Amino acid sequence: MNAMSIGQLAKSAEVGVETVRYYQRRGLLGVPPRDGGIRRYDKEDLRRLRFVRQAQSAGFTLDEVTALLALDATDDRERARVLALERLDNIDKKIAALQAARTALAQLAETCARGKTGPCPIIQAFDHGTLQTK
Amino acid sequence: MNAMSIGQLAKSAEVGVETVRYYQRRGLLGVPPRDGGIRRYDKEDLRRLRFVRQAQSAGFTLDEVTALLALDATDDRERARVLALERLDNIDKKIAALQAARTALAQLAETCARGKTGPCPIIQAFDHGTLQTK
DNA sequence: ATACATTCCGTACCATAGTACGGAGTCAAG
DNA sequence: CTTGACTCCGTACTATGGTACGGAATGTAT
Repeated sequence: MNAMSIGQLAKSAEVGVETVRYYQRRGLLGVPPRDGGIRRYDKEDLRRLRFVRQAQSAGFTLDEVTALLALDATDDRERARVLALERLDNIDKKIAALQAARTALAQLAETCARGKTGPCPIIQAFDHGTLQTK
Repeated sequence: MNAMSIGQLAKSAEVGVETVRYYQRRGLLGVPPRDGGIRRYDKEDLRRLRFVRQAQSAGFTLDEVTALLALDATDDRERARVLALERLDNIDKKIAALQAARTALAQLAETCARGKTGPCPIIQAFDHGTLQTK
C-alpha cells in the first residue's frame, strides 16, 4: 500500500494521470525509478502532489509552487524565511481583495434580497475600497 | 474631462489599451459611438472597467465577471440574490484556502527563522487542513 | 494464455487572458 | 500642412495549465 501506480496516485490526490505527468515534466514531482516497466509512487509523492494542489488553490502559480518547493528543500533558512515573508505579503493582498469582494457581494445579496424590482447595484457595491492588488 | 480616449481610459484603470479592446470583444465593456473617428469613454465606462479588474483580482474569471455584470443589469432580484450567494460561497472557500496557506507560511517563517540549517518543513506545514477548494 | 486495463512516452491540441503587429485613419502642435 | 502621437481594426502570437491521442509495453483477472 506504499507503492502506488500513477493511476492510484492521481486518484488519491484527485487529479488526472495526465496532470501528474505534466507536473513531472515541470519538475514539480520527481520521476521515480521503474519497477520493471512501471513506475511506483510512495506516500511522500502523494504528500508532495497534494501540497502542489493546495498551494495552487491558494492562488499560487506553478512557478511559485516551484519556488516554494525549492524553499522546502533548501538548507539556507535565512533565504527561506525571506521568501516565505514575501509570499505572506502576497497572500495578505489576495485575502484583502477577496474580503472586499465578499463584503460587496454580501451587501448586494442583502440589499437586493427584498425590494420589488430595479437593477441591483453590484458595480456600485464594489466601488468602495479602490484596492489594486494585481 | 468626462470624455476620455481609450488611452486615457486604460491609463485611469491601469490596464493596457489592448486589454480594453479585449474586454470589448468579450462584451465586458460596451463600445461607445464614435466622435468623428475616435470613440469617447465616460466615467461610467471607467467604473465598469475598474469593477472588472477588481472582480478579477478577487479571483473571478472573465466569464464569471460577465455573470456578475448580467446580475447587475437584471431586474430579477431574486435571481440576483441567489447568484450572489453562490459567489459568496465560492469566495469563502477561496479565503479559507488562502488563510490556510497563510498560517502555514507564517509558521514556516517563524519556525525556520533561526535555527542553524536543515530543510524547512514547508510541505509539512501545509499538511494540516486537507482542504480541497478547487 | 488470452483478454482487458494500465502504463509509458511523445506530440498535439485546448481554453483563458491577454500582448504584439501592421496598416490606415485622425488629432493636436508648431 | 507636415510631423508625431494616438486610434481603429483585424489577425497572429504568447504563456499558463492542463487534456487528448496513439501506439507499444506491461500488469491483472479469468
